[in-house]
Amino acid sequence: MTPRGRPRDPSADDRILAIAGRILLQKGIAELHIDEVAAEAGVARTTVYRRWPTKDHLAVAVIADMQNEVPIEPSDDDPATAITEWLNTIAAGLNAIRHAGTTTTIDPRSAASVAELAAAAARHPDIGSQVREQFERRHQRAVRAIEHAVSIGRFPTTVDAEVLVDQLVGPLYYRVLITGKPVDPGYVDRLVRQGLPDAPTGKAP
Amino acid sequence: MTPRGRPRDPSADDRILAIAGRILLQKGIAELHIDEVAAEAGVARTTVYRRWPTKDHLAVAVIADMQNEVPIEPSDDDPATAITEWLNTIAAGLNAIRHAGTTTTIDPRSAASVAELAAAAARHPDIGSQVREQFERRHQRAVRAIEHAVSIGRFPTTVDAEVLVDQLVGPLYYRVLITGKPVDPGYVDRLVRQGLPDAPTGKAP
Amino acid sequence: MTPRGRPRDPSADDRILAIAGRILLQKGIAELHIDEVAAEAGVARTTVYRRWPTKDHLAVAVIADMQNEVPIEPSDDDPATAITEWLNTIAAGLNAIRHAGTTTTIDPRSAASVAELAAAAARHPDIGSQVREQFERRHQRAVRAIEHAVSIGRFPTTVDAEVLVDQLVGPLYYRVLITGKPVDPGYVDRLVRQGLPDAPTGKAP
Amino acid sequence: MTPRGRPRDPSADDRILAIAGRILLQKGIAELHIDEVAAEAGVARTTVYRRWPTKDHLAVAVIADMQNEVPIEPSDDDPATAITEWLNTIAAGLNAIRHAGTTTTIDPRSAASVAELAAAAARHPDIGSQVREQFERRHQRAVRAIEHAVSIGRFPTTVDAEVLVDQLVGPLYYRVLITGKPVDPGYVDRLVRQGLPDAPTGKAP
DNA sequence: GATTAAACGAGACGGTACGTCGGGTCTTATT
DNA sequence: AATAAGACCCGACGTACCGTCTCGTTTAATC
Repeated sequence: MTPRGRPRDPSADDRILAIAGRILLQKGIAELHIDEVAAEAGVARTTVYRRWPTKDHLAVAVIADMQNEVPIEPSDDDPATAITEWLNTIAAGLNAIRHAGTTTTIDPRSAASVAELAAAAARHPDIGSQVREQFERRHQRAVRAIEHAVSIGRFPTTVDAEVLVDQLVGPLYYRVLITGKPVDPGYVDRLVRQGLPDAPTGKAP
Repeated sequence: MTPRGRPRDPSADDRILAIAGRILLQKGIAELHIDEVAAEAGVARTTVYRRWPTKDHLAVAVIADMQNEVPIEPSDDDPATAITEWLNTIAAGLNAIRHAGTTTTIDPRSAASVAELAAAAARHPDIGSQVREQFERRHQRAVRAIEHAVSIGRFPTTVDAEVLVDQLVGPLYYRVLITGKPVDPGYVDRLVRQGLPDAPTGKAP
Repeated sequence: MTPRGRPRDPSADDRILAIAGRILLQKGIAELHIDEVAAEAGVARTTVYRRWPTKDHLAVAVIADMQNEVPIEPSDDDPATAITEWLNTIAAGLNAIRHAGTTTTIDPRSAASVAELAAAAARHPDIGSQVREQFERRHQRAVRAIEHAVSIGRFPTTVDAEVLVDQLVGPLYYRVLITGKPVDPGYVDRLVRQGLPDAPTGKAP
Repeated sequence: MTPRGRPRDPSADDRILAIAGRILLQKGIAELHIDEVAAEAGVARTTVYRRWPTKDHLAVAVIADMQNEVPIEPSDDDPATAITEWLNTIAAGLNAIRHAGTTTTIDPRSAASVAELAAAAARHPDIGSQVREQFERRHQRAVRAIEHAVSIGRFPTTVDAEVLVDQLVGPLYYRVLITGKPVDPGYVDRLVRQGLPDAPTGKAP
């Protein structure tokens, strides 16, 4: 079926997301106003609403758009290195949100962004499932990578991959959302060092 | 100096907190309206505002009121048992929030409550520090308990207590806030089994 | 020069006018939406706009289409009879509008249609003059008929024909638009009986 | 019952009505925007909506406020004089509306104001009945005055007072709303001269 | 017992964003 | 060149909720 009618302006999507992203990062969801976004994107308010029915939907789209698809694949290389890199990317994403403001110190607005995203997800069922799906995909990729590492003998077979991923990623969010403590490469190192199990010993005779 | 004038009605505080608590748990902060709270508490709106200057302040007071002070103390008993119990209490708290609604299934509003609390904390510096302080106290108690266990030889001295606590508690919040997966005793067991290090191997003959 | 390209669908005009007429009578101009008209007429919105540049223009076209050209001609017959008939036709037109709805009782939407037509006429100069021209033609025909009746001695020469017509027609609109009272044959009779002057007396020797 | 809570600012009503009146007269209901009224009245938009739930309600209130209560009382003086004066006041009211703009010539916006008032009345049943009630009162006063004149022998007993009033007032509205012709003292004179019946002749035996 | 000062109930108020609605224009492919 | 479809711009609407304000009305503690 051929599309009928005037086609949507694809550049509008980009402009809206870009503007909304900037505002969201700088000022949080509370200060993200559709009027402002539309105006700065050079677009009518209705054009925004045609694409995202709600401010929350827009915000989530922005965040999703921002979430760099963190790649982690089953590999025969050293798993610790890959995992560290992976975690650092996630942390960087959280810090991007967090440090988007002007201050370099711990920016409370960081929490706001992530937390309000979660809140928005909670308010709208459709958003919730979308967001959870996205995180689930990421989660499963990590799980598979770890299981592969187990299968090639880099981790003991007793590893609970699912929980392990939670214990690596969870603390990042916990710090950002709840305790407000920093999440930096040094912390990631501590996470990995303590979280990852040692390689199975018994390979000697 | 003795106070003059009509004294505050202490029962008002209780009623307001109770109503606000119920609403907050059932519907999240977004649906928590001062008007509604006041009306249901049989109180004028001013009476609410006189006590808590802001909706956010009220919400935080409610949450703080709800936070069961989870006790964990340095002890010579088996640390794994104590920690499991402690985690289960926290999880129960999160689930209390989560299951406050009518449905027994995973209630997305759980995220709303916790996340929006975090968001509120981010909006108001004073709330933020108060909340963080509270969590910090809890955190530090757990850290001390673990360090004690190390000192009496139940855990290896290489343990990074701070990170360990993050890896035990963080996944709970991560699941509730981000992935929406269940947080139950079974999960806590897996957390503990994998998170806690083995006791130092008997170096005696 | 022969027109090129696809010719206009003449049936579209009819369908649009019909639908628009029905809606206009039933719900007034405020509820007359181009989208709805187009949809019900099985036509694209552009097709409507190509024919009538404005909702008001369409509405006026509809009304004009509806306005039964009320005939009244100079005649040597009894003028009272002719005038009564003429007024009843006008009244019937107003009542057609008025009773277009479902209820038989006095329908306030009647006023809406006529009044909003007047309002539309006021908004668009071109519509205004068109509408006024139409009414002026009708008015003048009546005036000439009355003047003829005077000239053949059916009415005294003192009659102010212009004002007389106003006093016969005006009350109809006044009732429909302002006071909302009924306009029926009985009322028309009263209008005529009181409004028309007696024949000149001097026929005696 | 004593009024409770903060009392309404009565001056707000006045200011709002004044501003709205000015705008309504100058630009018609279509250009009457609540935002503008509120801003110019130095009042929040909500304050306007608290008093009049709709733009239409406000407009009607304005018109009603403007409708100088035209006094006409049963009297033993010459009824023609009283009626002429009465009609001139009404005409002046219509002309006030009509000539509120800058031009002195026939201002099509006049029709707009009155017509749209009628339209608004038609859209909202509550407004409709209110408006009709007001006009009914005026109408009845005139009817009673005329009946009194009949009773003291100034008019023949055959007069249909109700219709007579319609034939005096109706043309004014008819001209303003439909034909757009002028309504001035000269026209009122013609109306009266032709509309009013002569005094009963035969009082001699 | 009168006074006084603060809490209280009620509700108006200023402010701000929201999401909706409808009008009229523009763009694309189709007939 | 008309048509169907639908995106687009624009601007007003009425709603909702926040937090403040201003009344008149209690309610103790103090004089």
